[in-house]
Amino acid sequence: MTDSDRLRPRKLPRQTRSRNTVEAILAATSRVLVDEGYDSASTNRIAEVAGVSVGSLYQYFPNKQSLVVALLETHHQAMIGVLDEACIFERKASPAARLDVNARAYVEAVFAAHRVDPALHRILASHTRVLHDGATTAFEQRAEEHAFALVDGTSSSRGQADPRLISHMVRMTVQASAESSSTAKGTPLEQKALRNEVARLLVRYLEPK
Amino acid sequence: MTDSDRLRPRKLPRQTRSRNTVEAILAATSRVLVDEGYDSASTNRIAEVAGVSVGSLYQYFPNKQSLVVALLETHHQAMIGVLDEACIFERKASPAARLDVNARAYVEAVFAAHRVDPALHRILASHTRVLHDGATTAFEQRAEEHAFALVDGTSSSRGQADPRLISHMVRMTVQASAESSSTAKGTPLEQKALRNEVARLLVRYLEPK
Amino acid sequence: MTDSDRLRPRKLPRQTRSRNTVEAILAATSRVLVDEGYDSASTNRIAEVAGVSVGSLYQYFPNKQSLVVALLETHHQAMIGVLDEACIFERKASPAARLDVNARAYVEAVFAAHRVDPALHRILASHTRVLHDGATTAFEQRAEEHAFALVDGTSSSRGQADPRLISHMVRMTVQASAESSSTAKGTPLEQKALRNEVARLLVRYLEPK
Amino acid sequence: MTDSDRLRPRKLPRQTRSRNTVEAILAATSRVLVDEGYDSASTNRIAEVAGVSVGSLYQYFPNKQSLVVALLETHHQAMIGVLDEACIFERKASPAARLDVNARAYVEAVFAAHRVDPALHRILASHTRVLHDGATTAFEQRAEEHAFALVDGTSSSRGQADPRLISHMVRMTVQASAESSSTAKGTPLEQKALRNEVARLLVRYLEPK
DNA sequence: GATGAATGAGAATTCATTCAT
DNA sequence: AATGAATGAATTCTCATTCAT
Repeated sequence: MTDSDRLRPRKLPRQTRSRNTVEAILAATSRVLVDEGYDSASTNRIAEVAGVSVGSLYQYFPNKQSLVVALLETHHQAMIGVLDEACIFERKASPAARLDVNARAYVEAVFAAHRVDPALHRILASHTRVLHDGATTAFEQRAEEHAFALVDGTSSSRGQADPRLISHMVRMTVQASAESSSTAKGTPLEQKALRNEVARLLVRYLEPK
Repeated sequence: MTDSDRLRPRKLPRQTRSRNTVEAILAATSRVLVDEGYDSASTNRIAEVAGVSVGSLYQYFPNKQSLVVALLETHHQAMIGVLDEACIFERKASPAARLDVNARAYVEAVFAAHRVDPALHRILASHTRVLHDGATTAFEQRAEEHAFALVDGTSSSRGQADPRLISHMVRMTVQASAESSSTAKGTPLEQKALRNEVARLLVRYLEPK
Repeated sequence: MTDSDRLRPRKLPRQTRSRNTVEAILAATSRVLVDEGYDSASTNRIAEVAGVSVGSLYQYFPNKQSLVVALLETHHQAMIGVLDEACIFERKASPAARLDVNARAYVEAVFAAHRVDPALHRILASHTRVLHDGATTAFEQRAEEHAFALVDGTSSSRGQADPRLISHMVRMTVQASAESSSTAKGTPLEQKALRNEVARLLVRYLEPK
Repeated sequence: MTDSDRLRPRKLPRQTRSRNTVEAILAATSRVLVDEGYDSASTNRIAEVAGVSVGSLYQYFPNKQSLVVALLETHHQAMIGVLDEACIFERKASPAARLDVNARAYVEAVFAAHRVDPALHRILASHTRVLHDGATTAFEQRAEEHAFALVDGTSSSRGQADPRLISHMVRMTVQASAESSSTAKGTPLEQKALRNEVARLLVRYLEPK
């Protein structure tokens, strides 16, 4: 048994019945995590909320962490789905117009992705740092690829700085705003203003002098 | 007893001896948190490392959380100290030159502040989100004030956008980079390049068109 | 249902298929017991190793103990088989020569019997004490009968002590050596020397003065 | 922390109160082991019988095994005490007379040692095999030293066989009888007859031809 | 004030056994 | 007959907190 098996689901559910069980368990994990907090989220409580016995939970997940990891992957996939869908860049217009519309699209896409279960996101995010020891998440990688596409379609990248570094800056900046925005309780208007400002920052940062 | 008393130290240490005790306890908390992880940090273990009895620990701190909160405040004060010291802005040079040197100073100041016990910072940061529910920390408030000073000394702020919003953007962007930088294991050269790029971003964002 | 039904197999396998199943289960029990230890030997694990479902296991064995008991009987029968085969006593030679060769044969037979799956034997032996509460096992009874035959063909038994008691002594002594020998990691030479010495002890004990 | 710390008591009780606690825990362990069997001996049950909380139990013993190990050591020390006291060999009489009386003394000593809490002994013995993987126990080592002294004071040892091997045979033989005797429910008379016979075996084995 | 022994609720996890399919 | 999903009581062990000395 390899080391990483400690975090992987134990066995795949074959019958319909067990597929339902696994889904119920993950849904319950999410609910309990959000409603009662990470520390109160005991496996017994999760099983109870899921309406199954603890034993069933442990049939499919070897330990508590593996539950969180499974949820994390699901959640990141969902976020990536939203991101990919929204992140379609204009390639035809004039460079300046292109940057404008694409920066805006990127910002909206990242913010939209952060609207996927933000309460769960917050909890997972803080514990991901602990588990992954600060490594880049799947979502972050994807977001950085889109940022690269955005930067790549921009003349500014020529002769200035490493486009990888620039994409990194772009991703981090937008993500930081999106994260703070999904936490804070600003009015819709303020949220809109924030997104506008982030887009403006990107344009200023990326446009040629 | 008000609700917030739950997180405050129980009584202030008046004599030298007890001041030492409290300091030893906080130092031990930090060590244990960093060396053994948040979950292994039990009050008994902290007392042991501090060289005092659990009983004594509970003389000064009503519960475990209050320990973390106290440490958090100490840590943030230390970070603020470094920040304040380093964040001295040029006010005389020409606007363009000013922006250049001040943006650079701000970036260096925030990164310097993040070099105060980064290991502890990382642990506290992830658990602060949980405890404070995403509220702005003392350090963030201070960093945002300095950002405001930076922005305020810039003509770009006129007629463009809410300077509060701009300061917010500035603070978040620089903080996000500093946080990722203190986690990642880049070479000194890469770290330097990152700080340069952050400064460049600020200049592009803030300079008048 | 009588009390002892709790330890008997549930039903006899009539068809070939189910006979195979039962054998697979017993073989798996042995393997798991030896390879993973008594405490790790769960019925689920045994079924898995046997390549059948837990449900099938419980078709033939009412509970976990009955598995061990069945294995015990099989194992003892195997040991008895080896013992009986090897324990053929000379009846014609002179009394002294007879004792010599027969004592030797007895020792070799008991040791040979203990070479039948010694790893399994060790595990079963320690748990038999617990289960049977120290009662004599089938193998021990048989070994004692052979010992009686050995003693009976010896003049020493006349007028000295209860031949039953003497057989008991003989059996225990040889068994103790055989058990320690199958546990210990002596070289083949040392093992040989041990068997020689046990035979010598028997001769000295049983020969007429 | 070394590997063997897993089996050692956690900390020594300093105050009288805690010394009592530790003693109560060990006494309760013994009682529960004997009265309810190894598998029913849960740490919660032991704590309950000891009249302390589980927490207290775990202050002094890191896990269940360490309890058994501590008990084992205590028990073996007690047996060794009885053995040493009773095993005083005659050194003056004629060789033949000496052997007679000393063999008898050795047998009585080993049997006496096995009368120290035989019920506990039985349980510990079967689980010692599992834990120690068949290694020689402290008591067995001591008994073998006494056997060596017995053998050493006997001319038979000269020119015959390795005295170490002979002592080993002696120890095993007597121990096997003592163990079976403390298990079986023979009448006092039968027990006496058994001890006589064991002594006779030793004499025949060890006396010069 | 300090000590450290004691507490016990509660957490994670296992495993013999059952039963619907 | 066979399957394997589901059960849940029971077990080991932890740790924040209290309180007698």
